[in-house]
Parts: sequence; structure tokens; C-alpha cells
Amino acid sequence: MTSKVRVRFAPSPTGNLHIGGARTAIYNWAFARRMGGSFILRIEDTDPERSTPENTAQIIRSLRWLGLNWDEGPEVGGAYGPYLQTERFASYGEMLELLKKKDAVYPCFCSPEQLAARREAALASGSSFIGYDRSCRNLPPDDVAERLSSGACHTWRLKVPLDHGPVIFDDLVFGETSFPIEQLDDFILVRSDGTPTYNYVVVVDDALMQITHVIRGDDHLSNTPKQILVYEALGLIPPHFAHLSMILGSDGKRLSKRHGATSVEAFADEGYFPEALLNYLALLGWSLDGETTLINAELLTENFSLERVSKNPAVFDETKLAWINGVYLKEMGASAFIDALIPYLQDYGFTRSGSAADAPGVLADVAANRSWYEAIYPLIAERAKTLRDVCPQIAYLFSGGKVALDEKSVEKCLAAPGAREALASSLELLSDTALTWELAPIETALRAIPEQLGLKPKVVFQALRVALCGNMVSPPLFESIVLLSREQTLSRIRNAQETTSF
RNA sequence: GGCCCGUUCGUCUAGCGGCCUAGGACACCGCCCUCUCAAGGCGGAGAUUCACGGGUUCGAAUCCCGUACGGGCUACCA
Repeated sequence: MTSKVRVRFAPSPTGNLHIGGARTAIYNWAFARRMGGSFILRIEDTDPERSTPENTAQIIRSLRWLGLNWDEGPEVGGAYGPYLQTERFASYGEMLELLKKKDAVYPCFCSPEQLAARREAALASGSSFIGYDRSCRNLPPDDVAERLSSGACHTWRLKVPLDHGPVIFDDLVFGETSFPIEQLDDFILVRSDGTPTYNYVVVVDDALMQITHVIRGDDHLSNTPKQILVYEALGLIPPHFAHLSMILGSDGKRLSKRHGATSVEAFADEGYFPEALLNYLALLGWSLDGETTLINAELLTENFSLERVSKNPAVFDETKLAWINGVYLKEMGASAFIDALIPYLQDYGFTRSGSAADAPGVLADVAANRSWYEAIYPLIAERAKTLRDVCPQIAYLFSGGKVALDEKSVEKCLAAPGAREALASSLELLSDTALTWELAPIETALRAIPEQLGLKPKVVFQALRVALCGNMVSPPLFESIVLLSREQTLSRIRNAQETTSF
């Protein structure tokens, strides 16, 4: 086949975009870009009960957030539209007429109750085949015509060619796969209410949109032979298929809400970067070479290949995602970091003027104190995995002249022998207005204290840390002092002295 | 029940007949660095030798057949 590659991602908007769907979308996109083909987004919204426009909008937002772009689909249009299945009903009807003309389908008048009863009976009798028994397949033509004209309730079923032989296709991930024809029943194409079923619409849409490669979850592997039969009934050549194995939770079961965050949106809210999620998902089930753990969109789209997609299901490991996210955090730079952090600062209500009622908005505060905010970045970049991690760690920078002291830390560091002297000396040195409020002079001055007092550096600095940051664990001390300003630093030391005086 | 698919360190994976006494990454442990925590550097443990059992072959994690386990389909859901 020499025609241009055309692939699609076809989510059904019955919820938000999940990790599994996101990975399928990424692989389709990467494959299209790698092959110089087209990536198409099609919304499968034929289930009116569960599909909503909100979900569609949400899915599109998540795909965009991930950095994916499509050549055809909602929002961008294209020559093979519409791209919402609910707007494509006419073609399903036309194709049904074609199938009727080819005598490839027949009406079935069995009721759902009858079918269920027969299925149960078949199951109970130990029969290996529990599909439709084809009782309407050979009804006398006159009878059929009569029932049809009298408006009898009926579905349309595919007339599976009995002499077909096994349905064989070469899956681009799983290799040659074969299904015995006896296992395939005359499944329903069009329901009694006139709506088409999934295995029918997906074929019509993919055919009409001239999709060349169907890349989707392997829960569809067993549906593939049915769809191939529809292609054949229509007189069409089926596309290539590539099935992707599932993503599992840590317990080895299919990933679901039970496992915590599973939607792309949830990860975005947690403060994961799109580049990091894309990176992680790209390598969850596909590998560049077995060595590469960090990959960006460019490298991915230059090298993606279906041959290197893994057949095994993969367990989703948020710890590794977090590690990757940390790498991106460390590399993004102060400016981008602060921009990304703003929503979280707003969440916590952090501004330089503390929680005063007349505090300016976070946006204005950041704009007015840009360099101060950017100075936070080197303090935190190595200590946080996600943006949401950041705020608790930098809360002490936003509490003004006072900081809440952690009890345990006070006990361990402020109540320790030498702590009082350390605070007193620090207060004295830092009060000296001759001391320039910059990192080097501050650090030089404070580093002299341990020797002067005959104390271990650790004792002195931990006491000061607790006094200033409220906790024995914090970002670097001297840098924090610079950010806190002389006024706040002195105030916090005095405050700590009061707490510890006895 | 039937059909289909899968099975390499805890996890993601490399491996497509000899380079494997199985490599990388995350996680884990230790040491170094150090004002704490991280980060970083160095090292370690970790796969009863590649689910198990048979073959094929001079030679198998790699090919074939069974078994076990897991998953999917078997809907007038998608």
C-alpha cells in the first residue's frame, strides 16, 4: 500500500480522558507524525445515555494539554467529516442499503428475551457455541417481506459466510492472529431502533475516512475478525490493525478509579507536566532501545514504531512518573516554573505580604516581585516532584514576621543545649545594618558562629532553621534568609527566643 | 463453557539461536558530599537463568508443543 498513512483516535465521551486512552492517542499521533501521515480525532458519541458534550470538550482539552495536535477532527475540520459519530448517521444507513443489495445482511425478528433465553439454554446444555443460532437467517422470503411491511420489530444481522475459513490478519503488534469462522455469529449491525452497533459503525467510519492503520486497545482484538467480515461484506480491503495491551493498576488488575488518579486531568491537577506524562506514557509499552528513559515529543515522533510496542500489559507506576516529572522540574528554569506555579500559589493564597486581608492578588504579587519569586526555584527544584509538592515546602516564605513552629523540631533543635546562644549570636550579627543582605555576606557571617561559641555547625544552623522555617527540614538556610528579608528574619528569631526562654 | 492474547529483577523494559554466568531505568540498601531534607557521585542487593514441563538444535530467554496462571471477546455497550 503506497497511500498516505491515516490513523485515528476514537474516544467515546462517556468520561474524561484516561491514562490508557491517552497512551493510545499518543501512539496514534506519534505513528502518524513518524510516517508523515494524518492523525484524525473522531468522537464516538453514539451512546446517548453516557455521552456528553462536556466530556467531549474535556477529552479535547486533555489531548491538547498533552501537546497532541490532529490534522482532522472536531475544532479543525477536514475533508472526511463530520467527526462526531452522531452526525454521521446517514452514512450508516447508506451502507446498510448497500449490504442489503449485496444480500450480506438479513432482518432478525427475535426479541432480546428470546435471545437471552436461548443463550442461557445453550450455556446450560454445555454447548461450546453460545452465539446467535441464526434462526432468522433462512426465513422464507415471503414471510420476511410480510413481516417487514407490517412493521415488525427487527434488527439487521450480518450474514457471515459459512464457507469462509478462519479469519486471519497480521496484527502489527501481535503478529498473525487467526479466528475460526465457526466462532463468529451473525452479529447485529443495526438495532431494532435503527441505531448502528459499534462493530458496524467503526468499520463504516474507518472505511469512509480512509483509515489505513487502526491502532487501539487490545480489548478490541477479538472484535477485529467481526469487523474484517464487515469490510469484506462491503467489498472493502480492511486496514492494518495494531493492538495495544492494557495498562494495569499495581494489583495487576485493569486500571480504574480504585487505583487513584487515572484521568489526564487529575494528573494535570496534581502538578504533573504534560511533557512528563507524555514521556512516561510513551515508554509504557513502547521502547526506543531499552536504555532511554527520558524522551521528548520530537525524539518520539522521529522514532516511534509499532514493531517495538510491547505485547504485555504494563503496570502503571506513579513513582516513576513522579521521578520523570522531577527531572522536568529541574530542567524547566525559574521563569517557566513560576508561571506554572501560579495556580497553586493561588490555591494556597500565598503572597509576599502574607495572609493580610488587603493582600494583592497572586498574579499582581508575582508580577511586582518577579525576581523574588524566581529565586525560590533553585531552592525547590531539587526537592519537589510535582507542582503540588511545592507549596507546603515553601509555605514558610509567606508567613511574614512569624512562622508556626513544629513542636517536635522545637524540642529537638531549639531546646537543645547551645541553641539559645546560637539564636542570640545570629540575631546580633544579622541586626548589623553594615551587613549587606545578600547570600555571601550572610553566609560568611553566620558560618563564624559555631566556632565562636564552640558549637557544632549542625546545632547552630538547625536551631536557626527551626526559628526561621518552623521545621527541622527545609530548603537551604542561607538562601532562605535572603528571601525572608532582614525584618522578617529578625522578627522570627526574636519570636523563637520567646518560645524557648525559660 | 468456547475462542483469542499474554507470561524476562517489586515495576517499566532490553533481548528477536551463540555477544546473556541476562543489560538499562524507577524503587530499595550502603558510602561520599553536606546547615536539614533533597539533588548529585560511587557502590550493592535484586530475574531459584528468563511462569512450568517437554521437545527441536552442537547450542534456546530467544523456535515448536503442552500445562498453569492472568487478561480480552463471547450484549439490540463502546
